[in-house]
Amino acid sequence: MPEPLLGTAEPGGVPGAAREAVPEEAPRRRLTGRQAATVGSLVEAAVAELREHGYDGLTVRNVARRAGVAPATAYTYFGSKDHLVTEVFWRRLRALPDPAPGPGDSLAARAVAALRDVVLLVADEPALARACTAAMLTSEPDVRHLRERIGGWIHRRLAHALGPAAAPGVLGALELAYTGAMVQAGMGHLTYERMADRLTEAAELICGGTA
Amino acid sequence: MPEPLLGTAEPGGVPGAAREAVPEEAPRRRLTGRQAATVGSLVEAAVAELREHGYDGLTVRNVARRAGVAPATAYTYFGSKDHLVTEVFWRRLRALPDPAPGPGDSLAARAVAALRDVVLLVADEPALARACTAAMLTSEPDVRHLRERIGGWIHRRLAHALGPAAAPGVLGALELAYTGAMVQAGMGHLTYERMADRLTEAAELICGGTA
DNA sequence: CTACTTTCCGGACAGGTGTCCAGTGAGGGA
DNA sequence: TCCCTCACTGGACACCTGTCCGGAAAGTAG
Repeated sequence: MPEPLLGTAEPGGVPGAAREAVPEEAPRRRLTGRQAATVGSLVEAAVAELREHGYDGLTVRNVARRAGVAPATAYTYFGSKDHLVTEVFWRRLRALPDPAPGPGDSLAARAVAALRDVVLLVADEPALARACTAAMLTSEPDVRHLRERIGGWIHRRLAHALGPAAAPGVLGALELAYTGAMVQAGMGHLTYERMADRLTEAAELICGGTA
Repeated sequence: MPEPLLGTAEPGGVPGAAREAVPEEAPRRRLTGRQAATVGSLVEAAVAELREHGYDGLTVRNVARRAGVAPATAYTYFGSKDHLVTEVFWRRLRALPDPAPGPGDSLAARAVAALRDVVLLVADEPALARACTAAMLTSEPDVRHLRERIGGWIHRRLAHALGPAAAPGVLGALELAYTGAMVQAGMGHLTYERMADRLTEAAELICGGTA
């Protein structure tokens, strides 16, 4: 895997520095306009393909064809099929607004506000949601890296919602419940809506004693 | 997929009833002695292969070779690689003893007793554990079916441990936390031991208000 | 307009997956 | 004893994955 160049663009990507003697941890240069357009069309095509054929039916080659791009080009930016669909999820996450402030809310209410949107983010597109869940659980390094970003993002979102006063165990417990909810929903036992309710209930139990 | 004959033998498989108009849901006849030996050796070989090469390095053909069996034979019993390694986990689960009674214990203590063993079941073989986690999250019908069995098994174990008096939401929340713990541990953020501690903490929070 | 770099193409490649099927051989029943 | 069933064989198949590489094409100078 020759370091898929997709650093999920973010300020701070060293432009020309940090060369040499560091085979791993790629330079992660930013994407030029054309490159960004290419990965954008790849992501869009992946979403379309996912809607039509689901995760198992998705093929990197088909996504590339749909995006009007050669397969090898797709593999330039995404190290694997799973990396591609994880990126779909990650982009949706980042588009999510911050949880409503609600300063007077209880701890549980704040936790719910932070988590519920995330679960419902893809609720109306189960095929897409299940695909993302499946892809995110892979062991490829690219996916792993993105997953850690996502995990960190959620951790910060939750921590920020709870405020500094919350007991540390509460945060961990909520993250456990959140992960469980996403995975169980991805497996189709319950709809995402019902799972969001269940997660809400769990959050209230977890925060209950600490009010 | 021509119905892998592995019904994970269990009494109660309707013998001749419920026929017709149901192409799915195979007859699920039991395995003969020789068949059982074959699948047994396949499972053993899978474990060995998993220990040596991990999930990604495991090949159905290699497992078959190791078990002294033709690849096609392996596919007769297991519809996929993931089905095979999920079966590994399922067999270990079933070998687990019932949680210690402890009649005077708190709700949280009983929940922990029921869940902790399950998390620690494969704790000393991380490669194996991660493989099982990865395999179980697949969408193949065979895996799905086995997964539902496993989910039901855990549900009953938990429900039995908590007793009939426990609030229904508590059970759901614990299941969420358990799933989250297994998945997160499978991803290697924390060791299984530490994750078991975290799950314990979550269980106490969840049961705390309901004591 | 030319030279050079970066991006992308297209196609071949080595593996793995799951499927299929004609055929072999050992065990059980008549 | 013969035969027949059924588990298993072995190898070919279609398809997908991720990798590699020579060369076309698009941009950016000079």
